[in-house]
Amino acid sequence: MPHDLKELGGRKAINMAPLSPTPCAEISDDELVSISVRDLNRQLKMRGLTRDQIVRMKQRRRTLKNRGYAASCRIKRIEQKDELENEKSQEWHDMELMQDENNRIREEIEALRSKYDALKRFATMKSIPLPAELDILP
Amino acid sequence: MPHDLKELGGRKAINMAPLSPTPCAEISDDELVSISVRDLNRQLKMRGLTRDQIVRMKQRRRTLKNRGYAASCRIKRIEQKDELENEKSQEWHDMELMQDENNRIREEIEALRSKYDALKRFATMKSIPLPAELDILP
DNA sequence: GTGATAAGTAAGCAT
DNA sequence: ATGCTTACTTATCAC
Repeated sequence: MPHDLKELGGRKAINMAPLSPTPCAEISDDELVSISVRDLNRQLKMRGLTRDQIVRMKQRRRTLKNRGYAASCRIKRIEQKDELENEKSQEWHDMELMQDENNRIREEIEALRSKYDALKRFATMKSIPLPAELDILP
Repeated sequence: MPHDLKELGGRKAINMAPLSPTPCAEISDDELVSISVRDLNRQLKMRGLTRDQIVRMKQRRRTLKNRGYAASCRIKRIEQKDELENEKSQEWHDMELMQDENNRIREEIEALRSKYDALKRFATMKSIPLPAELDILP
């Protein structure tokens, strides 16, 4: 574990230098990923790129896209994990509330029971016969 | 989403072909990762490898090690996720049990309360004065 | 082609 | 040197 608060491990975004050192002299990574296929093809025709250069350009685009997909995939994973953890602590909290209420009710029933008992003892003392359906209580 | 049960996406373990096509004519990937540094150095001296070959061999070893580390890192992540999910469903189950008990107790208290009520009505009907401390109940 | 994901590679940090 | 974690790359699968 890290002994201070620096973010630990992990490759820094250092290979983020443009995918091609010579971005075909014109198109930046940002442009290349955001441009539409139609516009890209138009641009490629405009400049006179060889078939090979076109193939490589398409591949570069794909790779850049993939870089983004990978990033969102990682973010998604982290979010799902956070979500799980939040749900867990929420349930833990609910559980505690319910436990408290449970105890409260338990005390209430105990108080009621002892009062009922006292009432019955009172009846017995005064020799008052209780109707059978009222003369219960475990 | 996959429309059948094939495992989805993902690179197959297909680049698992030996890291070097010519494993220096002798050492397999499996050997190279498991052997100790001492033994490896011994082996490298034994055969007469150039400094450059040695550096590459060391790098190959590091890469193979990294492959393993990455794998265990993924496994660990999956296990932690499973653990979270299991804890969550366990808590959900416990919650349900507690909810049930809560309802049970609530019914019990209601029964007791109505019985106490009946007892008091009985007393009133018979014109029996109750001691103040027993003449309660909301 | 686009998006997502698993496995693999490399960088950086901690021990 | 070893182990872990992250960003990146690639292969593959679904749509």
